[in-house]
Amino acid sequence: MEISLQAALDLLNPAQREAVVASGGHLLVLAGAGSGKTRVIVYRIAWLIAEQRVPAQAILAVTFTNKAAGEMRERLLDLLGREIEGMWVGTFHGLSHKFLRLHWQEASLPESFQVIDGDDQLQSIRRLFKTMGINEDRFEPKKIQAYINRKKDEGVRANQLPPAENPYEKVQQEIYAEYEKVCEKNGLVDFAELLLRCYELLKNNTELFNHYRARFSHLLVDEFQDTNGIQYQWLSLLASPTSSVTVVGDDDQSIYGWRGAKIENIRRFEREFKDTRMVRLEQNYRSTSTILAAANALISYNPSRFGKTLWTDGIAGEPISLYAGFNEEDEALYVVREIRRWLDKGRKFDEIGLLYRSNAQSRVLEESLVRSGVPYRIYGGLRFFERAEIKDALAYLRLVVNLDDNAAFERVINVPPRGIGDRSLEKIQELSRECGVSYWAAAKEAVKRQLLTGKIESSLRGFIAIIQGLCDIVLEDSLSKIIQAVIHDSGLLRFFKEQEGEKSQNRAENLEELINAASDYELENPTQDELSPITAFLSYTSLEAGDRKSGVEESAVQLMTLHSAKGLEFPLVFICGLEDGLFPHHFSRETPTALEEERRLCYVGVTRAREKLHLSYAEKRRIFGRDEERQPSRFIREIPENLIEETKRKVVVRASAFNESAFGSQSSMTSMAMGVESEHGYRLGQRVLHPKFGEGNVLDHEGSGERTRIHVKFDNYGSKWLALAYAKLEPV
DNA sequence: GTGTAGGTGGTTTTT
DNA sequence: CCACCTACAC
Repeated sequence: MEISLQAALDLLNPAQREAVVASGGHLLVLAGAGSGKTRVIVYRIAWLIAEQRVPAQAILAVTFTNKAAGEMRERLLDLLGREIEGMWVGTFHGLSHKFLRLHWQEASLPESFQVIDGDDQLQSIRRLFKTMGINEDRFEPKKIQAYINRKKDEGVRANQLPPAENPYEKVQQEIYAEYEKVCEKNGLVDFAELLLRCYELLKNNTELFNHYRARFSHLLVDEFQDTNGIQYQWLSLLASPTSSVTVVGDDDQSIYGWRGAKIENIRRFEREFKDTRMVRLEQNYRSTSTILAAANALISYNPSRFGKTLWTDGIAGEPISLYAGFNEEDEALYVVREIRRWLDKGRKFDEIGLLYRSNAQSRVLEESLVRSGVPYRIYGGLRFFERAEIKDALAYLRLVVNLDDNAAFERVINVPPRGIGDRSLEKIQELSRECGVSYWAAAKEAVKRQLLTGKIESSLRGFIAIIQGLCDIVLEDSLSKIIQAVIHDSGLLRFFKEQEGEKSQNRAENLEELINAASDYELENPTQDELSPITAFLSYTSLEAGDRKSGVEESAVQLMTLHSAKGLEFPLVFICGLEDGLFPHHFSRETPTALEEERRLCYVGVTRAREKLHLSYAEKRRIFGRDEERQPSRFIREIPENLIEETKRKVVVRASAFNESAFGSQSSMTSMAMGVESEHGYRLGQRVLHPKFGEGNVLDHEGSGERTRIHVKFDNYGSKWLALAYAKLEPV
């Protein structure tokens, strides 16, 4: 295995090799986009283990996402040919979680503490508002949530805050303090708390502090430009005077400042970790020199950079295309036309990335893709474990393992609807406050005291019976069996199955999928000692929300925001909506630092492209229902003109992509999108002729029989809804 | 207690 | 414009 590692090292460029084999002291790797950053970090770990004889358990490697951690583990396995046992690999949150599970007593947490995600956190803040009698109009729960997380990310507890300067701040602080109490009481740990708690534990517990500092002689952090305050402190604390810290990052790709990432951490590292060697990875292996020149020019408008200049010995390739759409639909049609041209060259759908600044932009693009039969996959929206129905099922599970979990109780007491509404819940809550017991205990008490009317009481009895029944099987059954019981006995599955509509059917399917997720989890994580499998699974669902992309594994164009494109690459990339106010976003226009971050975001987008880059904007765009004139983004002007080739728009705006022949055999969606001929004889995308409005394309239809109306986009008259019975339309 | 009409507001997202 | 949430009628 060392032979293959040596062979692999020989293929690296000098800078990469220097970074991989640097020894003694700390290492800061400034790795430009596409410069082989991940490879370097993986090889470095392999080199430490295989060549330097560093024991695996002395290594701690931090990544930013679970996916990245998984990839790292996999690549190490490939390289070393064996599992790297004892090595800690994961996200800051994942590692902190592991740490707290191992040392829950020292951290003064209950053994079965629960990890809550942002959604749960917001809910508990909402609940807090109610109990504290705070008006949601004056204090938005979301703002308070952001405030609490910001403070925790800075490492500041409620009792460490400076005295409030105004009444608003005072209330904020009070809520923070109260929130801490509630979490403490219920054994809940939010994401920021994982880090803070872990940090405090290390800081205050000398024994653990000494142990872990001695253990981890090598610490490595990827995506270092995205670390926040507490993460930096966490790292500093864990690094002993004799350990070696490697951080890898790119200041030019820091795009998460708005959620607390501190780009300054790079400079701070250089300053505070003495004896740091800096290595720059500037050779790019991804993009054509044209694309790279554009990226370099763009990012050079940002002052105060570390100053890397990416270069490549690759070919110039094609110029960057720029298209000024008449409106956003025209822009979308341009995208479709260019996708088609790409396909005509024998290329594939999955080589294409379609990027935009905000999710709202995806709709128009999607519509255009559907109509022309382009298969696509969209990243964004809720992930599996974040879906409401899944969270409902998991809340049942939470309640079953911990009957005192009031949040879980509140979530499921009337889901599916069983006639126990706000009024009855309030009664239970009141009783709970009076007796100083959990909602669950109060509910049982309410039945005993006959506080509720007959119908509601029997519903409540039913609910209690369900939960108790589930409690009984928890001890003897496997995780997936328990989940199965949960979704059946709770009535959730039946509820969705009985409801009409695709949405509900989908939810029912998701619930069934949850059983699979649980049994997969069981297979991959054979009984972790001590920790109950249910608690472990619940933590897993919070920490790793599951995949974002929808399941179908067909070659498809990938649509996503620029943020989610980070770390990916595509032979062909479109960046849409390059308009002033959209990208850069108008919220970011005011402050220079925000604008710089937007520019970095654009830089990220540009550097995703390997072969060909398309930039586009619309001269008119519907913003909140209003047609507005748009100006091209300044980022377009910041790219040298000689790299750009502007595509001229046709004089008449035509929805012409529709009629062109299908996308060849690659597209199985084509028939679905284009071939469906409705009862009235017109199909989507078909050319039609109107005596007054001239020619156009069918966009949509609704109704049937005499009431059929079809939506036609005319070449010269815009788009109109026409009643088929009256309009004298002819197919062309 | 539950469904639907009006009002509101509307970046980026991982853990 | 559209999705989400809150306020009222059944």
